[in-house]
Amino acid sequence: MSSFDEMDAFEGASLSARAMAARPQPYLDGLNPAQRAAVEQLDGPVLMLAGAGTGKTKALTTRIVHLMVTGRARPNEVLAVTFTNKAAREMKNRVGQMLGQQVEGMPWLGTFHAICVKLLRRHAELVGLKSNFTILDTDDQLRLLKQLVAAENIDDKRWPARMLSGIIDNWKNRALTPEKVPAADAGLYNNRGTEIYDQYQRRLKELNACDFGDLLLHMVTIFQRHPDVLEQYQRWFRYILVDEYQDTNVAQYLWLRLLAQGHRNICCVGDDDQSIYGWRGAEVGNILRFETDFPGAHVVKLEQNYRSTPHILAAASGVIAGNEGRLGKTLWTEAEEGEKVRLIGHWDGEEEARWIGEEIEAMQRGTRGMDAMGLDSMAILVRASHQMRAFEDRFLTIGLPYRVIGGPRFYERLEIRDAMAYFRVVTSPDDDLAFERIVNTPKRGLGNVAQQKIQTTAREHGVNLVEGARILLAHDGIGGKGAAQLRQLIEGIDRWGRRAADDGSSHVELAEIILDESGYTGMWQNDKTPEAPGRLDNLKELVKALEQFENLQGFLEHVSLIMDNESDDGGEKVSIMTLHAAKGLEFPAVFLPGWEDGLFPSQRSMDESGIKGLEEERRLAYVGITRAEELCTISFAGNRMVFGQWQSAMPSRFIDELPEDHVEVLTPPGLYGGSFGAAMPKSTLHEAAAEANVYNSPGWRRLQARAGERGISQPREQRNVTIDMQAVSSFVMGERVFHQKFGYGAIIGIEGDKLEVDFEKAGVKKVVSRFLSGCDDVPF
DNA sequence: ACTGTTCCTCTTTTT
DNA sequence: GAGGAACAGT
Repeated sequence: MSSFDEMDAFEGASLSARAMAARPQPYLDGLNPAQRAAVEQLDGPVLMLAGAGTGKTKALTTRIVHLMVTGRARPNEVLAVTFTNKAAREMKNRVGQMLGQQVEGMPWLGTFHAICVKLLRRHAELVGLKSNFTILDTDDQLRLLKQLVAAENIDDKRWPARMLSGIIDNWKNRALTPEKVPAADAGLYNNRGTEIYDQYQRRLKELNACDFGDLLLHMVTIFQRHPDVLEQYQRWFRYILVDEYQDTNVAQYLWLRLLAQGHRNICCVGDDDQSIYGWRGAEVGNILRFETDFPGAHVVKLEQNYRSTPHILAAASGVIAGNEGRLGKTLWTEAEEGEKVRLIGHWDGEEEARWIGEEIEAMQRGTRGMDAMGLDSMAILVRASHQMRAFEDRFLTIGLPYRVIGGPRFYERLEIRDAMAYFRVVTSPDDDLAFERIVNTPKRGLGNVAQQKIQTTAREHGVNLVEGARILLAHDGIGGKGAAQLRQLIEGIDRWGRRAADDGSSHVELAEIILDESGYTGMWQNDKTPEAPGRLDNLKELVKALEQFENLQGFLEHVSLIMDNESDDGGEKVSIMTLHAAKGLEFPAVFLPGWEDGLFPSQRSMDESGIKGLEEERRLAYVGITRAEELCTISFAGNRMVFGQWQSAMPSRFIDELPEDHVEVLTPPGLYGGSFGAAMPKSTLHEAAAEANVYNSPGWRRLQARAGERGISQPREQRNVTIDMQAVSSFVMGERVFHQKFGYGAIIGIEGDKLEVDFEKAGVKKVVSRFLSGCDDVPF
């Protein structure tokens, strides 16, 4: 029972909590009736349905405080789970503030993943791991799968490892171990999916590693197979709170349900209208089913919105009303009416970016009777990250400061991952993936052949790669200059390992030594490319970050779980991010560009998940609009560069769903009075483009009519589309194909590179073959 | 073994 | 258009 010792170390905290129990409860005063009900209903299952901007975090944190103040639980007996580190941090801070810093901390407040790591370290042996297992990121995961796939002589072209990784993730999200994969899934990945999944899991154990999905999967397995362990935790966690419940997947749901069995003191907070992570396994069903799962549950709806103006709320409500099977909430607010949601159409993505840039500058100065607004108050929320580029390009040219949120993360950078691979090799010698990464970085003359030899030797002796290399060296199995360098590396690893084991020495120094002696720092110093100095800076930053940790291992664990990057380099900046990244945030002014069918709602979403996909997209629209406090501007472009090709599109169907009374249509700039139309050649493609005329959407026409008639011109012709009659099509008659815009269809005619396709929905069209993809292997 | 070239896929979304 | 993988050339 030693695992509970550290829990008892928080005894001191409970004293202060008990002392507070005698005091009145001023923290309840600032709550509205619904919030208060959600806070005070402490026992039994509670579902807090919290619409956007209704003070959910406030209610949640107050509830935690209330639990402690009333003496129901000590801080370390409360399990509070979030999805992001940011949410966890915020909650921790707010609880601390409310309690006046008297509580040391809540060890079990954190993300699903962070909490599961903590638990899994204690019980790792129950799933065949050692407690110092490493956590692989998606990169390592993919490399490992590639190796397995290659070993099976599977054609990676036809059956990409990436696809397999998606399938396995999907299984793990559904808490399916290899033996539990349903027969219906047996056909996946060319009938080999389950088999390779099993191999992959075995290999992970050999590497003493697990991937992200395993953190939860292993804990569910442990709880299911070891009732005694489960019981300990059921008793220990007297109260459970879950944030963003609508985002939980099956594994998380099972994990929670197992822990909540017994006392059933579980409070789930969420909003079915904001469920936007279905693609990574989230089940809206979890929240919709709550009352069935937990009979006698109290359901509290938080509907008073403290964030947005009535126009913005009405627009958002209008859109989300298109979804079926909602739990149903009606947001209301006491705020002033404010501005209507603004809608504007543009020629192309470039112009959209230009207009938004100018608009931002105007708002910064304060125009049209509106107060000047700081750049920090504005955000651009896009559907897909590639949309960001147009804005970055534009803002760079006009010198408008911006910040991309959720962009390339610090810890995903090449040099950081290399450095960390060195640390990993030193702290956990079984980590073959890390070793592979660094054997020949910097160049040590160990190419494919040498590395292959190391692999073979290791496999023959059943040892890890470091040992394999050692054996190989001892038998002079490796020739030339590589041998000396490899020997040097192995000696280095030994030396660093000894030092890491020595508690007396500083791990920060050790990190520097490793990077130095391995020649890694030197490699970048000798590099003349323009990125090199930046990479060296990053390495320095990495070493500095180490100071906050006790040892390398602690650091590595932190890094593998920290997926959000906070690079607060100060200064007023416009934020650019995806709609997904925007969830939970709010801004006085929000721009929502790219509302075009196919982009938003995303074609892929709809193809893969049909009506469910469309509904998730609609929730995404809802999330987007509700991020705005005062001003929300939606826009779309008739033409957009995608894949380096011009494509035209219709305005998003969501635009048609905006309630007219709450929308103001702005005059698009650059309506060139049809001057482009005159010069356009007649062709099939042109006709297709005209058909897709941006201004043909019913919603657009309606809104346009209200705003008064204006000259409307035609979109530019599609450019750069060449038809190569010489090219031989790789398609065959009758083959089932997929087209970005027309969907699925069958080939009924071939003329060189030009194909005649009978589309299921769009009818017979002539299409250039590179716009088509084969689809005899539909993934799901 | 390493470097430079071409060619191919790719675009959702991320803990 | 860009980044990665496969390939060919040194």
